[in-house]
Amino acid sequence: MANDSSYKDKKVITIGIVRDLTGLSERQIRYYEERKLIFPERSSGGSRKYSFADVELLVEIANKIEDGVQTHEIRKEMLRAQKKQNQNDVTRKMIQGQLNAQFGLRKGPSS
Amino acid sequence: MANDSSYKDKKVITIGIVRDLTGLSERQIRYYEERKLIFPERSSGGSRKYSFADVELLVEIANKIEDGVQTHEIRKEMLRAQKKQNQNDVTRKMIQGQLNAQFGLRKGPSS
DNA sequence: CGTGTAAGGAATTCTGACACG
DNA sequence: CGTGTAAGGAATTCTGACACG
Repeated sequence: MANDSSYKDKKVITIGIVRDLTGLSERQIRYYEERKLIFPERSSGGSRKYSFADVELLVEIANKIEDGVQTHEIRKEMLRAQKKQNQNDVTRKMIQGQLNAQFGLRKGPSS
Repeated sequence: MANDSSYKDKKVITIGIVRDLTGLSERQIRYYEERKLIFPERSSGGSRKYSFADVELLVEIANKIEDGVQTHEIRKEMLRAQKKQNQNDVTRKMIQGQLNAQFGLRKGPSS
């Protein structure tokens, strides 16, 4: 396994707690979602659920906005970073595939 | 620093999400608190807030109850484990203190 | 003992909109 | 553009109690 799916990325924090954790207003938090900067999940009843990673991202977003960066710019930055990450993933997988093809490899734990 | 205070122990999960995460009923979750097995924090408005560690503990508690162990027994087990842990901590600190007294030690980062 | 449930109230969250600028 | 706010409604949570066993 790569990284434990662990706690950081589980969406379990409601907006009120995110407010307390970040110091942002609920209005701000919802607005950043509207601008496609953050993507909470929803409970069955419709309440937003955030992860710790989301909480940290929200703080970064708020800092940039304080610095005068517009949400649209922030979004473009994020998309670029995302794209770069995806490309890295693809590259890594491709190289791994080549290695497997050349040398063969165990799939499960060596039994 | 010892261990990052990290995500596992931060009390940020409301009872409804704990219910979804554990499969337990809210009644059960509150009852285990009444029996002193679990200690959520409270939001300013009075809502319970749990950590991931709490969620895992709740599952363990529920398993023991399913096995016929009574809450009072579970509590005693937990207190014993707690006591042992405290003793380990004290011992470790005492030894560390002796080492410091004997050999002296830097307090901050070596500047 | 451990859990379900109905009861009434309070706190939480949601959406769409108006406001300022 | 980013944020505050009042509005009305729905979902969430809380406590104390009765019930079963």
